Amino acid sequence: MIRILLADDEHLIRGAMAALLSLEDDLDVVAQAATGAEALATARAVRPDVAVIDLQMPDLDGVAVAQALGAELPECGTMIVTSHGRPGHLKRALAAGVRGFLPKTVSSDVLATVVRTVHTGGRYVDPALAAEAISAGDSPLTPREADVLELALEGAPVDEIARRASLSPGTVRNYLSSAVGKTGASNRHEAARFARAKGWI
Amino acid sequence: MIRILLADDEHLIRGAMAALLSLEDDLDVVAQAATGAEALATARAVRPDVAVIDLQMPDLDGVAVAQALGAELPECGTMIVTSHGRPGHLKRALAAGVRGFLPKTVSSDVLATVVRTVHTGGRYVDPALAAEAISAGDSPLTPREADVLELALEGAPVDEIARRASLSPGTVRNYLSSAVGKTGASNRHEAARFARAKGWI
DNA sequence: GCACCCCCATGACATCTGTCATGGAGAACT
DNA sequence: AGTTCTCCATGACAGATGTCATGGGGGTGC
Repeated sequence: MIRILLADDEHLIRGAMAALLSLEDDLDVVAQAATGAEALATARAVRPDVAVIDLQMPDLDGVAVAQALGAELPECGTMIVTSHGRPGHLKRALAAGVRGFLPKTVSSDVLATVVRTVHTGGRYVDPALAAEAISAGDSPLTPREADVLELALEGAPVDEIARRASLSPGTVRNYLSSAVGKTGASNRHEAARFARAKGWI
Repeated sequence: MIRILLADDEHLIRGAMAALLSLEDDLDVVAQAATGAEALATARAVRPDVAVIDLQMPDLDGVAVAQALGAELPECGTMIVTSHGRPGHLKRALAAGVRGFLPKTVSSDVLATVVRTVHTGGRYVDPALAAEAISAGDSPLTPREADVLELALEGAPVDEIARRASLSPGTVRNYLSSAVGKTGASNRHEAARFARAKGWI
């Protein structure tokens, strides 16, 4: 019997997934959590075999939870399910030791199968998401460029970005300019959106 | 027996919701759809009593489907479930004749209850979302300002917005400036983000 | 009719941004 | 030791943007 921890902030979905997984004879949902912190605390208490974690949650996101889980409970396989699969998430997740990565568009059969795969030490990444991640390529941005672009995402003016990044406004403009060139965008906002879509920031 | 049409692009969630709803004796999920267009086509064929529709779907969004459904099948109650409830959506949905509006964070009990409420002609809006919508207030933007701001959302330069809106660049800048003033933002990108958060665009 | 709004436009001005040239400090590699 | 890269910074300039004044056309309400 595979003991599963389910973490998702959407009650409806979490309950529903639990119902589906429990239909399988060899799967048992032993705990549920609605936030990242709750998921961690619960995992420490029940020590599940597999943790199925939603990517976006109120406090810690799925990747952060996976990271902590990998350090504390190495015997627990971690997999992530998500609604909006952006390429960068997949990369970060794999780096955090996640062994399964699925969009919520898959059927419950696939979900159950992947739970089993992860439990036996295997890996599974949704083919479509993998293809996207590959086509997105590696980030051409330097770390600072990425930092600055991330701050630019919210539409802040240069001066504020400079303050927040502890840089001079001139330097910020240089990085932004460079990032705009690398992304082929026509201004920093477009560049920021592009980089976000690619998962670079 | 209440006959339900379920539309959601996420297989996992749709299947799971179907499973949950089917546990209720008086509810019967008679059809499912993965896109807005499919939902409409299916609704025409099976004529359900209640349509439970996800807000964000690949083609038509939930509100568009609800609108069409209200016109074609007035006897069919429409309700919307959503992951990210932005205030504007709720307003648009109610205007489109939707009688139930829920976040996916509710429990399955509530979902079932609301399905019954909608079926008997009642209305139900999640209290938290309603409060948000009220606190967001009405849009202070004129229709054109909203149009222009929406185009600005993607970070396009003024000239492109002008082309897309068939306005002169000067006029676009005036609207943008006015919108920036009304939102209290320090530039149009911030204004656009703000307006989007409030559901004004 | 008149006041009041929204729509659309133009011109002028100050400021903000994007781009480029330049340069120094420090790390990594040959 | 030299090359090359990133990181940080400054200055200068063109072009984009934000702001304001101004004005005509059209609709609504009193």
